[in-house]
Amino acid sequence: MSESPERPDRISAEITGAEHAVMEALWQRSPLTAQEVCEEVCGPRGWSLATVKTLLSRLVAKQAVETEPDGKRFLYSPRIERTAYVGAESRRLVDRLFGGRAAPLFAHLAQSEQLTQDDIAEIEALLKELKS
Amino acid sequence: MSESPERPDRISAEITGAEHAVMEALWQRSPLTAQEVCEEVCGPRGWSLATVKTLLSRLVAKQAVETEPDGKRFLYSPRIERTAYVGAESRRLVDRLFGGRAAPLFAHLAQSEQLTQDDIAEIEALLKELKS
DNA sequence: CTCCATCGTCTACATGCGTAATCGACTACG
DNA sequence: CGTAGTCGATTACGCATGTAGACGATGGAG
Repeated sequence: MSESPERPDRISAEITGAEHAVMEALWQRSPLTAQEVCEEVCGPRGWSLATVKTLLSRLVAKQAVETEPDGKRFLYSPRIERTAYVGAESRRLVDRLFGGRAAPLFAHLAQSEQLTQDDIAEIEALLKELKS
Repeated sequence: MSESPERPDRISAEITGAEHAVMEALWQRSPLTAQEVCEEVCGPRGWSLATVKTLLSRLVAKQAVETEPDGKRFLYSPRIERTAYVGAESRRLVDRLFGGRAAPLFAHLAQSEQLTQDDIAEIEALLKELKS
């Protein structure tokens, strides 16, 4: 993939923990109404619809979510890709804690026994790809 | 007054961004006085000594830092290990963004070109160790 | 013994975040 | 048409965070 002429996937502000839950719902399926987002997240997090509306507003303000009118209400869609968000967050962690090097992160995960056999196999396969 | 001995390897509360900078200074060298911590971090972050004092107090309250009297002042030392902190933070990221699986994180780092040849070699070596 | 430089603590205050009630606009039903 | 329900917007409020000044204790210089 090369650079597109236009990329709306720029994260203008931090997405907080609560907001992230909303983003996950939208990344899973979109566009959604506020009501539908609530159906996804209100239960697990014990939120009210009002809370979801607030979070959606803030995400729109942060340009992380865009709206599309649908009669009297809005349909919400992510404006940044999950991949971009995940990449930025990962990079932040690696920068902050591992001096920007990924290998130490990996070493850490390995040593803290957070890697399953499946993980290891998967990573091996990825390494093979990277080397070719 | 007599407090029971507590486990120093448990993070009781979240360490925030600003606090983290202070922790890094203490992980690098300790014990340090507030003044010395300030010499390490005030410049880069544009803080005043008062700010460092506040952060140290909050870290003490969070039991992330311990004090040792030295005349009229205190010497501050980390009460949690960097390794533990880094592990917890890494786990949080992996849980939040990758469903608790480390392999996808790795795949992401690989795909976003954040892995250097050195990283790859290092990780290969680690994998060999894990498999043996 | 006095005074001053420092020390940690207390207090402060703006902003951000989590959570939510309320309000004014609008639609759909009767 | 009017009324009830629903929508987004506005407002609220307590706690966390980033940043720092003010204050009282105190140890060391003279």
